[in-house]
Amino acid sequence: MVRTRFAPSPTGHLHIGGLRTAIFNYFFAKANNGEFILRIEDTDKERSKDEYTRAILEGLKWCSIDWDDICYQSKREAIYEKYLNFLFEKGLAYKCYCSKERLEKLKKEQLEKGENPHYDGHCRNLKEEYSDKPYVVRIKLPKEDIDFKDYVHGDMHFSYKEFDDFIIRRSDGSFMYNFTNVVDDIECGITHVIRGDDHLTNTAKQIVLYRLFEKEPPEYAHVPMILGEDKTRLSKRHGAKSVLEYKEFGILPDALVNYLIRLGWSYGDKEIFTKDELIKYFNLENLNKSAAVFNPDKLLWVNEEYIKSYSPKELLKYLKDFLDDSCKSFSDDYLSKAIETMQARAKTLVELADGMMFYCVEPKDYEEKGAKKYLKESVKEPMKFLLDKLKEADFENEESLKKAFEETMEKFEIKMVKIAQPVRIGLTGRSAAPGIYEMLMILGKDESIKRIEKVIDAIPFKSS
RNA sequence: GGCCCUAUCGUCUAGUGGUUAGGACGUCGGCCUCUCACGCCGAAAACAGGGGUUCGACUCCCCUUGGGGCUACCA
Repeated sequence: MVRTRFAPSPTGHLHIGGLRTAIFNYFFAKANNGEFILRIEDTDKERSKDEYTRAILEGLKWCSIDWDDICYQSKREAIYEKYLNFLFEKGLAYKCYCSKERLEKLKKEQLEKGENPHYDGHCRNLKEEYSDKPYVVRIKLPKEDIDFKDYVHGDMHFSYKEFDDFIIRRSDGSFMYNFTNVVDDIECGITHVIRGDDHLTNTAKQIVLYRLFEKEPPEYAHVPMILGEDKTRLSKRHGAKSVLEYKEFGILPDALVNYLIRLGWSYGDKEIFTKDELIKYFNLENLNKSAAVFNPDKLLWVNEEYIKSYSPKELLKYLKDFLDDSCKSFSDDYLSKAIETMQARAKTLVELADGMMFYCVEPKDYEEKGAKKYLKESVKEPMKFLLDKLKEADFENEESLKKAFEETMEKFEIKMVKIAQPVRIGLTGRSAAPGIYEMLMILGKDESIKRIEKVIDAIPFKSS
């Protein structure tokens, strides 16, 4: 069975790059009827924090990336100990008592000679043990080149000369990334490792460990990284962002997932995927090889597509966090109708919530520019006439409302825009809003009449 | 410095020896129209450069250049 994992270290919030890796692993597992494991790699006691672990879990949950199992490396010391003993017994690892000072000096000397800095094996064949001296554990690097196959990059080859007897356990007794990573992947039965291609060199080191453990390595897919607009590695200075910031910004989780999976992966010309489609179509073969630039504009477009495609009821669930308190007293049915008129007019939930505010609370003031342009003396009489007609109209019936407007236009020989805009400003305070009839029908007769009377009083508009 | 990865419109990408190099975002026009959007139609926009291989290269190979990564008692 296919088993994948996402293995973040809780040294920061879940960011876009991490989420994408999780998404790839999740959909690959689901596409193959497999399992997706979450592993918190918290072996770096200095930098790991519980709050980051919580944020990572929250981010994944928000995106509905559910894990079949979760484990924490900090609770698995005994297992690592077991694997370490195996290495000692086989004579494949050794204690190194070299001081940091000696190591630094060594590195400096090697650099000066134009050599690549490598540990010189000083303690490799040490006979005696010092119980009072701190030590790290190093592996004995075999003199064999390292080959592996990668789903996206093809055949990979590294010379053993590129590596040295690297450390697997620190002097404080904790274990290092490459070691725990391999042990856990073996223990969890991970079949496919999908991760950023910044790990390509680590993979070579990890393959060495698999050999020492006499285990078969999993299959690998090293996905290209995400870059910022200046084509450097995506980081905080590119304006973003932990995944949860996108939530606050009004991005729908499905939209974010959809956008991210298309960054480095494609399925012909298809842009929008449902979750079911992703489970059906996602594969490793269509992964791209080169790094991709993160494009906020396209994310916004995808989000817009999702907003348009959701039913108002679905959207309302996500929208509740963004709606003003004044909307709370309205029924879901009322709000749903309001949402429907705004769906094609918002790129984010923030915009959507803002744009439909007027359905819940009457405008405090009128947008200056629009009011100046449309609330002119010349429309005062037509507006009064329209108001009278609307008082007699049936607000449940669009045709009836239409008739009121048409009669007004006819009588005064004016165009629709001349009366529609003043009404729109009266209803919403703005010159850009949904269609007149739909707004009138949703607001209802009493509320509409009240707002129109108020705007007629404001004609001609005088800026304050 | 060493090693590794990588290179199609501004961006995301399709393309696997013979295509008018396709789609999407964005941009710019137009249509629709009560405003703003949506929608629809259209336009500009790319194979980094140089060598090979081949009857024929965006597609295969090499070099250059550009970009990225790794080179920790971080992950």
